[in-house]
Amino acid sequence: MPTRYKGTAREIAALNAFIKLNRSVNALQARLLPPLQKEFGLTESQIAVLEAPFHLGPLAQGELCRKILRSGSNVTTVVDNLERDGLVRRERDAHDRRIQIVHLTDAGRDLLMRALPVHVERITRTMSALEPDEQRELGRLCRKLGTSTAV
Amino acid sequence: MPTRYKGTAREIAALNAFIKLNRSVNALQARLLPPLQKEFGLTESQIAVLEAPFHLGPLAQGELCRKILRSGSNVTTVVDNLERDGLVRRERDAHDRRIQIVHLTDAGRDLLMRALPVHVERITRTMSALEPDEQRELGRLCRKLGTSTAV
DNA sequence: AGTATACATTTCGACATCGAATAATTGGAG
DNA sequence: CTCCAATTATTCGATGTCGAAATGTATACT
Repeated sequence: MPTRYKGTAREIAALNAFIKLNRSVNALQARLLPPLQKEFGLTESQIAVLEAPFHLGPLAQGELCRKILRSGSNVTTVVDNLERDGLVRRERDAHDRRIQIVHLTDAGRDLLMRALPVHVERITRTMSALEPDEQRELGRLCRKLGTSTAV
Repeated sequence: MPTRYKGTAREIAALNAFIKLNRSVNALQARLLPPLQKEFGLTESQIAVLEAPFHLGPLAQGELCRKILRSGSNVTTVVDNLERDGLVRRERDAHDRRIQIVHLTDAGRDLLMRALPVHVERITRTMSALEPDEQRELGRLCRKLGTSTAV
């Protein structure tokens, strides 16, 4: 005897958009992440962590947290794995020894320079299911939704 | 000496929309999941797994996989945890003993009936950062993006 | 100087997630 | 009827993710 949750029209409209939003992100990840893993052995988090020092130069782990919007403990784990694989290197800040500065190694830079264009190209191709103006509109709506501090 | 990856205008536009899309989903989850965990002890996956037999009645694990778009091994894990907590119950199909049918227990149904309205209300409030027509447009764009089989 | 407070990171335990390998069961081909 | 191929679920090992507690370091106050 399945019971159905009765929502108001307003709730149904919101849920509808919400579900489609989540599904679309799932679908994008399902298309983009397996090839990234297969071809370069990189996860989404790893490429995010590599990109930060690639674009910005050596970086404290705390800054890294804020850039990629993950918890401190998570960044520790991901950096551990990347360090083990020789793609980044940690160095204590000379002036504040609490801080770990994350440096890209040569191997890390090389790998990223091979992986990034392929990855970006795949994102571009996937996103091109939308027209340029649709991409802009999607971006605008997502931004409005994400930055709203509405209770 | 930070090296910057030079993208074409088309790539930059695609990445822009892509990043905003991902960020918005992150932001929504950051707002919705901690309260769900604190108030009801439920994760996103758990509520998804509970909802399926709630709406559809007892359900084979394989069907459940397809409903919530997760791997088989993942569904096994989440159902394990829910079963341990007494929220669902597994029963072997009488005619095909490979199949595990997932039933909601009374405790599971009770919990879901308390949690779901609160959760849906919070989703609705969060999504109301967008006007109704914006929600529709967001849904349309996400759907178009997610279902495109474009290479 | 000594202590208390604040801050950066790590550790720990729990859950989610995947793919590959395995086990159990079914159904069909011969 | 027997055996093989397909199907369903589980196990295993790896990664990511969080929050809470612990650790180490810096700084401010007395």
